[in-house]
Amino acid sequence: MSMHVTVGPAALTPFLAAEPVQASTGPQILRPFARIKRWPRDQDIVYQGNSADDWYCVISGACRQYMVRPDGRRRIVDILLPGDFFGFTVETAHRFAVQAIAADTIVASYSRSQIEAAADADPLVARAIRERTISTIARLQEHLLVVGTMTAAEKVRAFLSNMFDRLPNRRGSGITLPVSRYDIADQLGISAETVSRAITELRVLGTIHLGSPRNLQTIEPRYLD
Amino acid sequence: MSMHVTVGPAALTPFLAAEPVQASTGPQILRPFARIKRWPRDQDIVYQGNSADDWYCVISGACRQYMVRPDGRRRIVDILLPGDFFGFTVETAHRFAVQAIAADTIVASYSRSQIEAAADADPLVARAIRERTISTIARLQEHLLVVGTMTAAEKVRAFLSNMFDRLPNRRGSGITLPVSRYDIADQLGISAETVSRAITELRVLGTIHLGSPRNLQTIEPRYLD
DNA sequence: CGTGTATTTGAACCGCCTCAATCCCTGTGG
DNA sequence: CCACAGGGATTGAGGCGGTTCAAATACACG
Repeated sequence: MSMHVTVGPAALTPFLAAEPVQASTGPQILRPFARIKRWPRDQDIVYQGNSADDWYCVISGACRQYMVRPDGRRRIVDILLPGDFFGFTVETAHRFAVQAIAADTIVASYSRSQIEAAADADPLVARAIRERTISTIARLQEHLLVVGTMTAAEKVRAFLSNMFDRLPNRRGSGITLPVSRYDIADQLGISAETVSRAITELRVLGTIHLGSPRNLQTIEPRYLD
Repeated sequence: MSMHVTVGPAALTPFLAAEPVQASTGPQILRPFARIKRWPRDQDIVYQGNSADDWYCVISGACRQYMVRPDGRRRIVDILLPGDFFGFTVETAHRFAVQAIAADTIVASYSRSQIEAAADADPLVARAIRERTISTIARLQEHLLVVGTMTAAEKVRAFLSNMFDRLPNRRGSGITLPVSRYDIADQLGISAETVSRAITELRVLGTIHLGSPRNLQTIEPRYLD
């Protein structure tokens, strides 16, 4: 079964020297398979328990991947920004729901069976998918590190810093947070009030500068890590 | 470069109906590439900052994937059990260290470039890797959910439940926890004392039964989720 | 320009962390 | 097989940080 094929170095593309994600289209090589759809704010893109037949890529806007616990608490496991993939599951059903955070969020969806067939036929497709799954792992691990942090202020600072790096910062006027304090709270596992207090604290300390509650102008490089 | 091979439906294996991991060898199809190595307890398998040239699979024993923060705190981002892969990175260097928890932990390593070349040549190899990356995502998301839980007792209960499902339970005599209270604490983001108190609480409540501190005989099915 | 929602602030309570001491398993050597 | 040593686990007391409930303020959208 295993084929000991000798493959020259020329066949190796540098790992994860992937083309930057075209924010408007998703990965180039998967474009032929993409079904583009636009979603209103707070609309459900994937329901918990949905059959996991598709993979997705955020094109613009933002999404939250989450689960609502029986006690009513919402746990956000991933904030998805343009270029981020989601929908990779081990089970045949989605364990988490995904919904648009921003108005007019654009998401590409791909038939899993179709993409997998394409991956079988074209190693470059397989590599593109592999890169995305590995990026997802990196994102989750980073988040895990943040959530594990002790103090609330440090959690919030790390979260904001992460957003600052991932979101476009045009003309140096800072970023626009796509998420509410409640979203931040549910992702960090703390209360919204504590998020607010932490942000106030960071502002007073001069660690961050806000233009408005959703506009983060500057943030000091991490002093912990 | 890309090989547009036409592959009929017969060539498609059902997604993630993968063969169960041979605990003694790792995935069958990757076996020809595996370099097997045995590690003593607390020995470093991967150092933080190491060049990420290899992927790994735990064959037997257990590992912790972690980072030590500047303040000296250790954050464990993943507990790796037989069948679990690690070493998937976006960067060219490992962001986390990995070390053996159990004595005589056996780990298979694979040259990343070699495996990627094999994946390019054989879609089944590519699928095997994809399955492992997706399993890693599932494990991290599960963990994220647990860490985000509010009370310490529930975190510990979820952790133990998770271990109970993942570890072999021979003759119904329960599982042997490969990790110390400190490991559990560092993974859940709480103190070791709190872990101990939570375990005592769960035992008093009858939620769990311990044969010894490391032997978990029974655990009630999750009442939350 | 007004209304509804998001955000901020306040006060009291509770749970977890910290520091410390004790107990008890486990593995080693006699 | 037993005694002992050493690390792991448990328990205790006190303080702090975060949650909760509640209210005021600020922002964004129509």
